[in-house]
Amino acid sequence: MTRLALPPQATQVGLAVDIAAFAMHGGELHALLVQRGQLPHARDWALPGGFVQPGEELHEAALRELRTETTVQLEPRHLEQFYTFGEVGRDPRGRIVSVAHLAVLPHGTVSVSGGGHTLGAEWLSAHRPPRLAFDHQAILTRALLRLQLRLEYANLALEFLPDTFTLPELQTVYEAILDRHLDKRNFRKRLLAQGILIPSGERRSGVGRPAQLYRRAKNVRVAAL
Amino acid sequence: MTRLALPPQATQVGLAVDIAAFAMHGGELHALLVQRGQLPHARDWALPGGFVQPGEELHEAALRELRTETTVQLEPRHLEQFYTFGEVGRDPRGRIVSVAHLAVLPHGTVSVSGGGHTLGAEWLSAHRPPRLAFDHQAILTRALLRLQLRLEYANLALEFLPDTFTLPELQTVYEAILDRHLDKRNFRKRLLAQGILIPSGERRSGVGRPAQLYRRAKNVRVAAL
DNA sequence: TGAACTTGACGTCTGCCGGACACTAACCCT
DNA sequence: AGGGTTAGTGTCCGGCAGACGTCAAGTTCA
Repeated sequence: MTRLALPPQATQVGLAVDIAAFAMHGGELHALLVQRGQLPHARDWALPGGFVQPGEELHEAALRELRTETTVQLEPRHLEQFYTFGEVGRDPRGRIVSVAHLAVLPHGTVSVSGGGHTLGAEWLSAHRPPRLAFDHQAILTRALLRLQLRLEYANLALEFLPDTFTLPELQTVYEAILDRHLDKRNFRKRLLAQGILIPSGERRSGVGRPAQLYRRAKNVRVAAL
Repeated sequence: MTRLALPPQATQVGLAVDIAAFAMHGGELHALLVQRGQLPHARDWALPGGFVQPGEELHEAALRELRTETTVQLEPRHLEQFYTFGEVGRDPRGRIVSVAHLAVLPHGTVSVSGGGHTLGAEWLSAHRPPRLAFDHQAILTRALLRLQLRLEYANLALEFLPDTFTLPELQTVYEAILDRHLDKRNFRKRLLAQGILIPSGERRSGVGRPAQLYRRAKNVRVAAL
């Protein structure tokens, strides 16, 4: 295929990705936020993100930004584009279109620190975040909506947990994401009826009766849109 | 807010919109396709679309392209961004990122003709389209999926019909979009139970028993994602 | 060592919703 | 008047979600 020139009417814009990355810590849903080190919005909290480089795929850019802006050790268990924010005035530097991504990081992704141009990175409450730069509050809100949709639909909750987990732990993930309480018995019924969880040995959690450990069945895959 | 320069690492890419526009004709779901008049893919069928202009919002660009590439007289009844296609090799002219939109055009949007750089525009089968340029087949497939989702979820089916319509007509819309047959009695039960349809006078359709005409209730709004 | 505490595991009933299924009603045409 | 065509209607059944309280199996601490 011959390489053709871009036609003159092809508007050039800045292309960026932003990532709403979620993880569970202490029974709460957290989002990964960075503190900006540059203008505009210096010292404000923001979603990690940045410009796509030439020849770089969108999801690659998202992964790279995650790794350089924040020091996360683990690969995301799920990464999905969910909306594109392109409003004219959304960034004071000019026309910048951002393809927003939703990422799920597995359990154990604890220590993060700022890298690149950021002052720092932290896991902060996903449902009640601090004031965010640009239109990042809107992005985060939409990411949460999408996460909640995916939860019921595909089985994203499992991606938040280690390979083996207990049912009460799984329920905590659901409750943290949906931000409401669920009935214990109905939850077990529903989840076990799906037949994607297989039991193994036992385990004791500090106090109380030990819970059965489960592992996800091999064949289970996350459904696309 | 001071206007700041784009940082040097801000990759410039071509920003485009493509539109998968749907309408019903003769009980079949059709998509609006244009025949390209320029390289690449000259004379091939493609989705209407083009470059976003400076200072133009994404949805405005989608509307403009619909109007200039094809001569549709009516405003879309629904317009929604649903996915962004940015794969590096998707366009031989260079890095072009396209924000794909789903549009629903109302009944009566019949005559279309090519405008701008296109040789022509036609309504063609949405489920079995001809071979399409670029990655437009993938875009169309995803648009159909989204349309099917929205159908059950919001009430997009009503947007395909004139203000007043019969239940069998509405059922045809559902069947055309889902590409499968539905049971008459269950369909009526479901739809009427939602309480968003209000009856009015009668009507005779060429042959057979006349059907009740309905109108949508005032307060009904289409839900967002 | 045993009593108190903590947390896990379990089943029934009820209402709603979706799917299968066949006949009568109203109008047109000839 | 009769045949053709399409609109309109109700029941039964199975599955799913939600409400609800008690017993079981450990740990902790006096």
